[in-house]
Amino acid sequence: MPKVTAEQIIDIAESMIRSNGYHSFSFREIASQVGIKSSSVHYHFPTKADLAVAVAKRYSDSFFARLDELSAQFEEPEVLINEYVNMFRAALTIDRKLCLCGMLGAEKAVLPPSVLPEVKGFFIRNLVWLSHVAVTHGSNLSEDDIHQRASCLLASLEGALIIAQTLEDDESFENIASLSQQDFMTVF
Amino acid sequence: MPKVTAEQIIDIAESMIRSNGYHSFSFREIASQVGIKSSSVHYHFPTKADLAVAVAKRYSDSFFARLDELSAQFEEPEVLINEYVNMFRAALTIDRKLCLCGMLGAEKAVLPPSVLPEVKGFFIRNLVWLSHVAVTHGSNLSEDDIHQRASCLLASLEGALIIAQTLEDDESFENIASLSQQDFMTVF
DNA sequence: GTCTATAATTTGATAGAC
DNA sequence: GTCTATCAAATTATAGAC
Repeated sequence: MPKVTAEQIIDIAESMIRSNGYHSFSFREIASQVGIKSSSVHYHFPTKADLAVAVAKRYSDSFFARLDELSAQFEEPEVLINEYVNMFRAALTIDRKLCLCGMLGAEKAVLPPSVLPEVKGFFIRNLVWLSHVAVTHGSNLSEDDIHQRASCLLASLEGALIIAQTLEDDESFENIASLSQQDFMTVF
Repeated sequence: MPKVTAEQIIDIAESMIRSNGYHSFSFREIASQVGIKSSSVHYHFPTKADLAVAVAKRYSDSFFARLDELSAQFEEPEVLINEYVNMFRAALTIDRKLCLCGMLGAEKAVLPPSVLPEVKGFFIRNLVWLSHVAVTHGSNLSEDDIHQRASCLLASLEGALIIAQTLEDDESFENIASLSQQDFMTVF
């Protein structure tokens, strides 16, 4: 069963935003990759903002569906956090792209207003998930301390993707990720 | 003595890149803010890539000139690292913008080739400066361990700027920065 | 150094046929 | 749902006058 057109459009838009940013993706380029015309892309997503929102929604949903899977599958916090870091690692080593929301967050000032809540929501849900792992696995720290460590891990991973991509050196990511992961585990 | 035109152009271009990214800054917008025409901007910087390189060069030079000042002025590593973090803090709380190279690094895929070495150089010189502070102030760790901690601090700060900007919450930056700073100080 | 004028291209978006 | 055709605007960049 082939992917429906709307799905293909989101696929390509996500890839373009994560590589090049919101301004680089054009309806014509997407259309050409799907094998249709740009007016047909507008049929599925009337405006560029609509498409970006759809991309961000699907990205977030898929990301947190995977995290929920992990929560259900694994007990040990060490494994959970390791798998969490793996999701950012995959962005670099498999997709060779940034986190969608890392890119969009950087471009906040030139984002259509409707896209911003999706990006904010992604970051907040990351912090909520990390905090939840800490709390439900017996952290003795205060909620504020846990939240601080969660923020630090998320920021390190977002920054690590940018630095590793810029330096064209995957080892940079590994250095940052392993130390940040270690630091986060001090919540326990 | 009023600023020469070329300097004003770089001022405005830097501000635009740090807020909106490489693709948002147009020669016409810059010209309008300087009070000249876009063709006059091309007189000073033939291409957009030329201008971006000039912006990155000046940004880096000014950044590391300030770091060298700090190295000459202060002895205590605690003060030095605190001042280092302050430079990123200032980007958020004073400029209300990202680090120039954080933004350009995210946009790596769509950057003119001539700009990339400047962005790479910025990150590398950050790591060199941090490592140098650690080594000259008696860290017992291996070069690799020091480099790892330096990378982690830089990534956290770059990520913190993006997250704090996105969430519109300066406190997020403070949380991340203070913990990352603490972690880096374990080199000593 | 700055201007007017303009070229060549790309962009997001719409109207209307099929 | 997809197409052709088109629009209005914006973009980087250049030629040539002053």
